[in-house]
Amino acid sequence: MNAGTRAVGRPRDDTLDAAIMAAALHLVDERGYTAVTLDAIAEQACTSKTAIYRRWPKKAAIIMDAFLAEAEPLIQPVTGLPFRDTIIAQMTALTDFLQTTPGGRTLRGLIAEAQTDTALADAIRERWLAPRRAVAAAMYADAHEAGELRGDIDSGALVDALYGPLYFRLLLGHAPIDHAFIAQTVDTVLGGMKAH
Amino acid sequence: MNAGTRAVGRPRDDTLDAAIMAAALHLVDERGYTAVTLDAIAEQACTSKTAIYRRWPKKAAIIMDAFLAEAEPLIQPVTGLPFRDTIIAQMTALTDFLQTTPGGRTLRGLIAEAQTDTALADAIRERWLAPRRAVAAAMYADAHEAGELRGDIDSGALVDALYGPLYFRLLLGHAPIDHAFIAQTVDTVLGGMKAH
Amino acid sequence: MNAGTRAVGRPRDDTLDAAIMAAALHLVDERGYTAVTLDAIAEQACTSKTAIYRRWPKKAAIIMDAFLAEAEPLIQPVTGLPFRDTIIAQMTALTDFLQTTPGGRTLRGLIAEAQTDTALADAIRERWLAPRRAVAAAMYADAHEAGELRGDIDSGALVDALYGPLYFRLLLGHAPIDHAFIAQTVDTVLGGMKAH
Amino acid sequence: MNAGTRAVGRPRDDTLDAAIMAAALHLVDERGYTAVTLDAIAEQACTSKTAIYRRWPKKAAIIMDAFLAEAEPLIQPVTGLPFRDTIIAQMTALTDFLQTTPGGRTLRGLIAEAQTDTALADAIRERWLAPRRAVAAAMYADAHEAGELRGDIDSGALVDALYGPLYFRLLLGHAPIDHAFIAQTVDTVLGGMKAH
DNA sequence: GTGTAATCGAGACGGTACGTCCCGTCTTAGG
DNA sequence: CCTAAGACGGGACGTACCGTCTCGATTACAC
Repeated sequence: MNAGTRAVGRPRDDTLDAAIMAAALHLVDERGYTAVTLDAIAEQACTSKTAIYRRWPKKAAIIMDAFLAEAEPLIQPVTGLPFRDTIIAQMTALTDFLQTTPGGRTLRGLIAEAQTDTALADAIRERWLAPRRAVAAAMYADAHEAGELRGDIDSGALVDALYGPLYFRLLLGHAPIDHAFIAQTVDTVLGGMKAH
Repeated sequence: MNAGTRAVGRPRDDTLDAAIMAAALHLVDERGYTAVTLDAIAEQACTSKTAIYRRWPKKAAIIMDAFLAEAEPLIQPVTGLPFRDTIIAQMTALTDFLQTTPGGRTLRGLIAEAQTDTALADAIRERWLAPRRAVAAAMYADAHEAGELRGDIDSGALVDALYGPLYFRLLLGHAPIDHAFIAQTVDTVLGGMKAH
Repeated sequence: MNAGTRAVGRPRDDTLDAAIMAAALHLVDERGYTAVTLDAIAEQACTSKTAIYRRWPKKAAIIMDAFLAEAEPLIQPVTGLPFRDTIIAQMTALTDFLQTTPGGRTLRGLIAEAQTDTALADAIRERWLAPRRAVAAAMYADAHEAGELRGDIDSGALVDALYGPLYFRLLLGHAPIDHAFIAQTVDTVLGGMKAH
Repeated sequence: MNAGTRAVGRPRDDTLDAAIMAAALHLVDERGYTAVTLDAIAEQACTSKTAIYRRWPKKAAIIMDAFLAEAEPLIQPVTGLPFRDTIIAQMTALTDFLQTTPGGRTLRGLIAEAQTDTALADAIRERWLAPRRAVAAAMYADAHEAGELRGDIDSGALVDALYGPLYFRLLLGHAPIDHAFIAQTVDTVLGGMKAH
């Protein structure tokens, strides 16, 4: 019906997309990113490599989509709270997602792959990081406008000061990401930023 | 002579160790971590896979050693300056190393590999992170003792608040790591930490 | 259609079988059995090791099949002649084949390999020797029935008395296999076997 | 002391020659020719590869010498009997040696190797076959001179007619080499050769 | 109904890197 | 000079995945 959309031939089985992404996430969680093979995903999803490659050009693309499909419902920007409480809520929600679902291991695998796959790196930045950074920057702008915080700080650097430590511990694993860590990070960063 | 060291048989050619590590670093810089093959390293180093596998069990181990051999001379903890200046000097030196030598691409590759190689992850934490974190934590303790900073902050969280954003940008590449970024990160973190 | 034959998936490229076997024979003739590598066969046949290993488990199996495919058309049991003339014709045909085609060097390589590969030894006995020995034994039985020869000789020993010297010279190379040798061998063996 | 013989330095350990050959034979019997490695021989003989390569240029040479050292004491040409009895005694002694000692498997391995090693093939012909063929040919000449057999047969072809079937069964293994087989082979070959 | 055409599962394809094994040589310390 | 130990360069092995391809069967819409 849509202009430019072919409607002849056997229609694509839309349930397969979800099945493939679910299989991919499950296998990443079970074996780790690099150990997941396309054959295994096809088998797990009860489909074929043909069907997968018709939808995505490579492994990284499948898993990127699968990750976002699982992660995105998480985004429900908290509103109406002071900046500190809002940012702690956001960081806590992210941490919970990464630690209690296959999402954490998946994101780690994607970031790893992105070190040698610039297209994937672009995708992660544009589809995952940028939206979250924009939300956080907007929250900071609101807080400043409300007279809550000083406004002379580059918002990108501020957001990275908040989230950078979290990703650092996620990827290096040298220390736990718990509530105390989140609270202390936020308080340290915001400590000198009170207006006046 | 050395206790526990056998001296029978043809001794290892120690120059080969260096040649192999140099070849590995060169190739990582040239092609990226995952595109480096053991055969290519052997050829570049004018040696054989046999000789490489006799020394290291896998690619990650070679490159870990090669990275540390190149990076470690960098560690010359600055002394005698106020905490802020010292930490900025350290972070700047690290950034220069990562951006002007093969070290940056190498470390990114190692951290990527560590996402699915726990032995490598341990090695990175113990041999690369831990020493630098210990130095920074000691510097913080000195600064507190000198009455320069408040002391009620967990030093681990503080160090991660300083270095986390740097690694975040190194691995995600969403924004540059320049002097302004370093200075702003340090100032943001230390903003509320002045003693009294 | 064929009972027990699955027809799902991309079908095997039957021309590859022939191309691989031809490449194998050509290389055995060119370099000798042990110097032939799977990589070389794959390259010569413009295919991949994968495709070869899908068809045969090891080098010996490829070359056994290739040898038989080339040698078998040779079997056209002569009929209607006296035993002596028939057996000389057969032995001459075999000798010509072994000396004027890659077949000779190939068979020598196969028999060599069979000394440490019992599966190949079985294959040579069952697929190459047994049929030829059966034909020769049948010819002997006919000759005896026709009153041409005595029948008190074990046919296996008789056949080996005829062919054994030929294989001996093929494998040890201590003397030529020419028409005089064949004729003399046959006459020596049959000398005392005339009926009455 | 001997002119032209250097006597400086540590003297060669002559017992090693025998130990190495014994180890080689034992391993050939245990694992088969191709599965024997030089490292294994060195270990079995409680010596080193260096010592082995100082004595022999390659694996085949070691095993050739080892085989001859074990086999040669066997040669004690029977005398004083009629040709038929003598040749049966010789063939029986050879068969016993090949079937009850590591010699059989060793000779099979050597002949196999000789298919792609012309130097070894020469060695087998000159050091193993030729002496035995010369003895048999001499015996045949004696028998003819004694009026026992006709003399119009090429002695090389005759010897191969006798031994060829034996080697054929040794290398192909399609039928046993027992006394009946030997007797029948000899009788078939000699059947038409009685003088007059 | 009957084409027409895209999708499906299955699996073969060429290619590349892996990590292991053995060869025959070389290099040391020590006898 | 010889021995034991073991490192050396080289080369083939057989395996595993990649991303592509080819096939018969299936499933819809358009005529």
